[in-house]
Amino acid sequence: MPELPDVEIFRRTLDRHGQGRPVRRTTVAARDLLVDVSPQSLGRLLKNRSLVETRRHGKYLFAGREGGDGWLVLHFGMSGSLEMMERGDAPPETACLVIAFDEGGFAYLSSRRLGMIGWTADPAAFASAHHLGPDALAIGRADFVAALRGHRGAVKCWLMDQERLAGIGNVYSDEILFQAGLHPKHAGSSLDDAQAETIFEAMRRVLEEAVAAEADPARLPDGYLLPQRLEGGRCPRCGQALDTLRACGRNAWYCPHCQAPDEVSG
DNA sequence: AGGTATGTTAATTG
DNA sequence: GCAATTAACATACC
Repeated sequence: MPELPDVEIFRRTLDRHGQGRPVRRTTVAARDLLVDVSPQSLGRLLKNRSLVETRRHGKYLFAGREGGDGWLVLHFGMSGSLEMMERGDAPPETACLVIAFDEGGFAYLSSRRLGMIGWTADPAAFASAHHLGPDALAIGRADFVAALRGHRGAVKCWLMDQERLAGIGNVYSDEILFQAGLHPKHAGSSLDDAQAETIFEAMRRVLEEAVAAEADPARLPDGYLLPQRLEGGRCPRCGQALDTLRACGRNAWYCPHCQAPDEVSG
């Protein structure tokens, strides 16, 4: 689940329901997810402070405490999510971190526990220290096109590389390339300007529509690959059976008809 | 049992 | 130097 649209929904949820509510208790249930902070110090950093601002860079979510001098950092790995809790709710079994207000609170859930929980004084410095590229919804068209066309390898791998572009993972890179009508292994350097711009526009539209759909595949507009991205899935445009290939260590889904490899550049 | 899964990182290979 | 692959991490599901 957690690519840019999912994390953006988590951010909005926390922003809407966490404002101005002092943290009373912090419970760490998965100590191995903590990076550079102990459960005790995390509790001390948050105790009786409100989270007053949220930010997102790629797949990382930041929640800033009042005073602007410290930020909780969350990364959701493969299976993480964020869930608000009402008063009296018991935290789910997969809760790795529970932050309780006077009434209710929120929980960081993860069944596969591959994410991270941390603390930083400055989200921008954190992003730079972790070598994150520009956020996929913040990068400008010209920068995007120039960087993509300078990549000799597969477009899909470039889209997914967090050091080049932050926020896109395996699922949404497939969707973007399907919407752009380009083969996942098309070399970035063999794209012309118009093709690179098509990918940029497809990326923005897919990410914005996914956020509007609250990152719920069932609520995406018609014509999306994502709900068909499974065994037996068919192209929503031409009806042909979808195919898979391996790229950058992941399984890519695509339509062999609508995303045929460029015959000229091979 | 073994393969796969929306993630990242380090080491390795071409 | 670049790009892709592999293995590792932890867990659930088929």
